[in-house]
Amino acid sequence: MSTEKQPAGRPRDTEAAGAIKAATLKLVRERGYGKVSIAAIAAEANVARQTLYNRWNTKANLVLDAVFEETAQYADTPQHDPNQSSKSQLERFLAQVFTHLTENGDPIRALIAAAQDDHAFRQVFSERFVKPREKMVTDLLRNAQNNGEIAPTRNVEMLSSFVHGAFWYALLNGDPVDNDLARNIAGEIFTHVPDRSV
Amino acid sequence: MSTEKQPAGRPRDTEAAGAIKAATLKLVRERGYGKVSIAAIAAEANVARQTLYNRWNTKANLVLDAVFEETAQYADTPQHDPNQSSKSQLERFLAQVFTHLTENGDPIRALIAAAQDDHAFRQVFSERFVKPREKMVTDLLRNAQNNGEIAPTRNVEMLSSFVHGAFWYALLNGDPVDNDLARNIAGEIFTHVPDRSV
DNA sequence: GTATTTATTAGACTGCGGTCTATAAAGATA
DNA sequence: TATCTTTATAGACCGCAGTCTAATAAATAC
Repeated sequence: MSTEKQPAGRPRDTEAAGAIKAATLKLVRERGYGKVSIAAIAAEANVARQTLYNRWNTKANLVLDAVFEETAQYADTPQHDPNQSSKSQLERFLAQVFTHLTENGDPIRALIAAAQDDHAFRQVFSERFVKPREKMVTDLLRNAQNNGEIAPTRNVEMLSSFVHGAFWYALLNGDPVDNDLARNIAGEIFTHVPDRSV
Repeated sequence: MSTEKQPAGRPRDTEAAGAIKAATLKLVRERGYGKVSIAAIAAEANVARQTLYNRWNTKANLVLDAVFEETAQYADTPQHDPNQSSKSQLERFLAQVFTHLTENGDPIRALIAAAQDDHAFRQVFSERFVKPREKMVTDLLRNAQNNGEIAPTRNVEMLSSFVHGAFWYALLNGDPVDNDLARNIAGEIFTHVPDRSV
């Protein structure tokens, strides 16, 4: 039991936040980010608009919470498995990320868009979405470089940028972000120049 | 003299379009896409809002025209120069694109954002901005592959995707899109695995 | 000349995200 | 019990993109 001393004043409705997030997720998946109004979300959650704004200050922040609360930790750094090539580890990791990305493609694209004219949101989005994924790939690639699966001359940060860039580019241009893309990216990152001496 | 037969009805004000585009460019560069209203642009151009909407149906389309009219052809495919390595050609080309991208970073990011919830605009933007640049890079890389500067096993379309993705990623995440990035991208695309047989 | 057609203008209007205010409700404190 | 503090609610309000209407202006067709 959490016997926190209750502060003065009317306590927050403990169910409101959950109801709002659920309503958000439902409506955004049904209609898409752009066609869902804050008023519609509040109505669906049986709550006044101001109650929603007491908890989230923008639509983007609300949707970010709604879409990512269960997936924050789901994309864990894959532990390095010495029985598996880094290439197939990267491919599997990307395939997993792309699944979530495709299921939530519309809101994620909308959030990237929202981040473009809202500096504060861009920070939040970067911390919660961009940087964690970037780090996982960079770690994996660095590991591969230490194992000799990537030539020591290569620039791992740039390669990581290639990986992320490739799927952002596909995502934002409406191209499919699927297993094929995962295979192609991993294949190209781990391509070796054929050994000319043989 | 173009003695086109004039159609019936009051002719369009021949100066309006230019004045609107000029006003758009001026205000967007001064204040940024998000802080310029259509009303402000119309006022700056001394024109009614409807006159503007007679020519462009959305803010995004207007800004696209204003920002890119002089640059549509400026980014020409660099002719293959046998005296220059493809690597340095790519670097020079990217540096040139990045210059324009940095000068107009705010509106371009805003246009990418606008494309995310406006399918029609995404098409237009893709035709006028995305695909031409993609083709130039793909052509350059294919040429390099034919010259033996890129191993024949490599997937040129994927490499092109890496190039574009890398700078979209940087652009949309607020990282600098500059000569350093151009050099790093070109360097990494044309990296050769050290020849182990020597 | 008159009729017709199209463009320009000013301004009303809608729906949106987001802010603000006034009132009522729910709890702690005294 | 009365007081204080915070939340919930309904609704007014703002600025914006985009649509629509009515009046007027500038051209052609007759």
